[in-house]
Amino acid sequence: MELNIEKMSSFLKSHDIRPSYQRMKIFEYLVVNKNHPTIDMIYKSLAPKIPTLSKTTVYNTLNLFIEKKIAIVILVEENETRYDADTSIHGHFKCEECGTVKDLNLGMEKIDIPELTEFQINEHHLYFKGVCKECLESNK
Amino acid sequence: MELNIEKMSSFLKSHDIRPSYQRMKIFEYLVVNKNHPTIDMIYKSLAPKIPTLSKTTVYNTLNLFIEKKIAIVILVEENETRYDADTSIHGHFKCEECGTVKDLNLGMEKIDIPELTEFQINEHHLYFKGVCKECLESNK
DNA sequence: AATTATATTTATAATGAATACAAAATTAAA
DNA sequence: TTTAATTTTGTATTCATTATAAATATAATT
Repeated sequence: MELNIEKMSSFLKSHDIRPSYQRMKIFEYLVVNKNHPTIDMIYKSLAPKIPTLSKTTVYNTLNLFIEKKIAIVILVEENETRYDADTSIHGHFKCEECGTVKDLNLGMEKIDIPELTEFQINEHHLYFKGVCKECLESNK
Repeated sequence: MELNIEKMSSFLKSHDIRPSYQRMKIFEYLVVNKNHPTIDMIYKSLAPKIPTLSKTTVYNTLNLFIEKKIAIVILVEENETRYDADTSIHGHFKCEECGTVKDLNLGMEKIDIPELTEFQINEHHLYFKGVCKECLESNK
């Protein structure tokens, strides 16, 4: 599955990002897979199709996406930085058995924290770790 | 301020941790400061008082505390692992200006996520990033 | 108490993720 | 076409963390 090139290109442009081939492919990877990948996962997946691809480019591109606010960083594990092109406020669940990171559609807006009144909140992060239903069942 | 040595010692013992001098001092640091420190912050603070202290010991000790469940890992920043001796379910706020990490006493139990029914949840993490009240005011 | 075994600490080396840097390649502007 | 600016790439560097093994300290045994 691939995304409409025209739409993706103008989306990047509208966020002040020049749509190079590498940037398009990396953004497409995020949107199509929705798997909260690490740099390495992206690199390993794209390198066969883009033989000249450098891991530095993947780092540079993701840092650019973060800066331009079309992607966010997800931390669910030490020494494991993941990325998500879904910039809406949502949570995550990481299964400690299969390693999958699942999205949670929760209204974090509902959570009001009295201690934070008069604080400026720039980022919301909520995640859980445990064992997913599928892994629990296959363990029986 | 120091903690009661006897109490701390028996607390560690009750969690299957032999109370060596280094472990006592590191645990005391966490409980007294409640500042969600990095390994480096702990090391820099204790090294003058314990001249032979090695950074490896700080790593080893924190990993032991995590394993024995008397401390938890807090992630609020890439490449910055922090630790907390408060193992209760609570959240954090990191101020991007002064760097302080503040505790949030919120009832994360209240948050029910339909998507997670039948999942086994082992860890709850909630944090926000932004600018704290004090920094906002001093910016005026 | 002396000896032996076990646990802990320490220093050094190794690993690996992320960044810095500069050359090469690509794209845009003149 | 020539020049300027941007992007990509490869290599080197940095730095947090872990691995390893020797040294030290603590506990157990005779």
